[in-house]
Amino acid sequence: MGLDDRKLAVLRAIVEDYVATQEPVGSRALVERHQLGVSPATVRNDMAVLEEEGYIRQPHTSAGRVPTDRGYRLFVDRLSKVKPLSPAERRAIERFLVGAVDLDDVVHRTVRLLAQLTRQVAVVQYPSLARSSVRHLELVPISTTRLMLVMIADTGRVEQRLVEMPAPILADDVTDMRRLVNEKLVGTRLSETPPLVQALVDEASPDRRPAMAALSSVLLETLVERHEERIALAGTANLARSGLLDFQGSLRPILEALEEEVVLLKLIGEVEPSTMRVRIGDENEIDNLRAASVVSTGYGPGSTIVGGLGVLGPTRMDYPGTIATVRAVARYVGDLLAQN
Amino acid sequence: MGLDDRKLAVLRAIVEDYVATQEPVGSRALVERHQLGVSPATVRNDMAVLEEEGYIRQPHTSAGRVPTDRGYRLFVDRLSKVKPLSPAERRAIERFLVGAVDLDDVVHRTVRLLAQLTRQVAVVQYPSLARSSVRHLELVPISTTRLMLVMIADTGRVEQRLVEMPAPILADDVTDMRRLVNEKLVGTRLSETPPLVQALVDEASPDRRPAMAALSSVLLETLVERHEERIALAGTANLARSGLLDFQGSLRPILEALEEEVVLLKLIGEVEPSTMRVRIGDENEIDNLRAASVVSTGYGPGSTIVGGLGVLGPTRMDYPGTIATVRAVARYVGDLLAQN
DNA sequence: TCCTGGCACTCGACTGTAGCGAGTGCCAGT
DNA sequence: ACTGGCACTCGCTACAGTCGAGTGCCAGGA
Repeated sequence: MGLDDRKLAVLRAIVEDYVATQEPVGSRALVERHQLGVSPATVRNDMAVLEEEGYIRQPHTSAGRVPTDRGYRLFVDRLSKVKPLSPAERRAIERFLVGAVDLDDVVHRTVRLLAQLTRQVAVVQYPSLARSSVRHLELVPISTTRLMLVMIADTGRVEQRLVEMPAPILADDVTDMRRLVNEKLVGTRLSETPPLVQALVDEASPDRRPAMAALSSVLLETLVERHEERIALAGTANLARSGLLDFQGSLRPILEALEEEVVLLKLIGEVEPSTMRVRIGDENEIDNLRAASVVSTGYGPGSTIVGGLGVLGPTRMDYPGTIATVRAVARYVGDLLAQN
Repeated sequence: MGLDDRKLAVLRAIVEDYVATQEPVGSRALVERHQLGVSPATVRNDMAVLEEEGYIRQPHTSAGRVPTDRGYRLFVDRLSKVKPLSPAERRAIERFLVGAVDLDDVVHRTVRLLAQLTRQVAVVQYPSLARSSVRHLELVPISTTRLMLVMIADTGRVEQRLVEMPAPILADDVTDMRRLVNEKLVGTRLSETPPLVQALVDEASPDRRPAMAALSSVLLETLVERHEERIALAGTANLARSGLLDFQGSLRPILEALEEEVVLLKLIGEVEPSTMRVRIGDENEIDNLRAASVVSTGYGPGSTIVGGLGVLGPTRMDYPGTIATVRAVARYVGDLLAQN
């Protein structure tokens, strides 16, 4: 239970060395590389305690020690200071994000930037519709019985859906419906729209009601209920970088998990007031990712949060550096969104 | 040079066995599993010839034979019949694609379907803008100096771009411009628009010209010139399936290549009149993919082609089955698009 | 009480040797 | 032109031996 300062220092040293070298670290190497001021034998005693407490373990009897998930957890909670970004990194961020013209563009650039800076897999969620409000709704006739509904959100997101009309519809009717939905819905948060949409149907004149009902059901079902979240992913090649030593030999489960949008959303989408979220190995709810760690946070203009972003890598990752990078990128993106 | 029928049969047997077992195949095993009607010794002589001609090779001196890229090439060109799809596969295709509501939806379902059926990496290009024509253009005011341009193509693709206005603009002006661009551009192929767009600017009244110029430059630059192609990808987890025996040990180069949209476009985007394209190992122009094979084809409503789709896998793949699946899926998708 | 040097021990990694077996190339015979 | 036989090659596996990094423990000293 009692972990004195030196034992903590030993744990920190083990984590740092292991992250750097990727090899089990022994007592001799430890005292050589760090100024611990004690002999290897002493370190060994400390290690024995740390192992008993579950912070480190031995791959085999006569090998060095390796941090456990619990060890990493202690490390990030109490032993690491957030590393300030290097000027080069700051410049890279600015260079990358300046010149983005489009929301799509911003998201794409961000995800590639994150992957490149952290050398890991990066995930960026598009601004969540549930957290957006309506800026404009457009109805475009495609044929006599088909409309295209285009929704532009204040976050810059644009979504389009086909709406099948129950009966042929006139240009005037379209104009009218366009005016109505815009009057009622522009400015409202998407999560608050359902009653308003219902009211639109109820108030429509009887001959327009079927058309309005079709429109509203598309609005409700596809935009509000299963609020279509979108996700961008980059850097999967980084998984294969450090050989197969991490991820216990097989990339398959990881790649499988990354193909499921639902999983990705779970990873970075559950945005909480907390600023930064680190899930280490077993702490991940998804089985396939029990050999990986995820660092994620929310982003948005000002202090509001409209979506999540983060990176995924081996449990053996540079937590301080990764956390710093993720935080910095999230801030830059937030600022960028605020400019609109 | 002279490859008589039996030698070809031997090559076919080698390819089939190697694809099935993933192990070098020897002369004894070959006569046992296939009815060749000759002795192992005879087969050995044939193998020696095939090896001399570069169709097969020995991993090491006393191992069985493995097909070379050239051997696979001969196999697909002259030795394989396209395998008819199983009813189960046909059903899977229908089940998967029925119920797609959206172009996005169609593309997503298609790429997942392809990945699942072939158990390889699937790539689907969105209908190319260059091959689309304009169905409708919409201008939506975002602020006094910003418009959003939404273009709907006949293929169902929807693209939006922000347009910065050089000066504040009135609602009437927007209405006017919307009418003008629609009058002139609807129905034209995107590749033919540049002169028409230029004409729009020239013919605009002097006070409207700056605004029209801004609009037209966005149209030309982002939609026509660098005709934004979009790509969907699925099944990367399949790369890690058969261990690391394929792809000579490292997935990294493959994953890297798959992250580059440009590369993906090269893979499946160069649509030719030819119906089906198979590139085997070295035949790939991209270095990172010299250990992989790509099977691709074009798709579109009726006999026109609007985009490409295909799969990527190890050179050791089931070519007849893969080709059949890719072709069938492409046809289904084409039919689906034709219904709009 | 805590730290240290010393020592015996463990065990993985590496090396070298030997036997096995799948597979080949070649050749003489039919 | 095909076949059976035979010597040969060479990767794979098992086994034994050595090396060395690393540990746990203990007795002695601050």
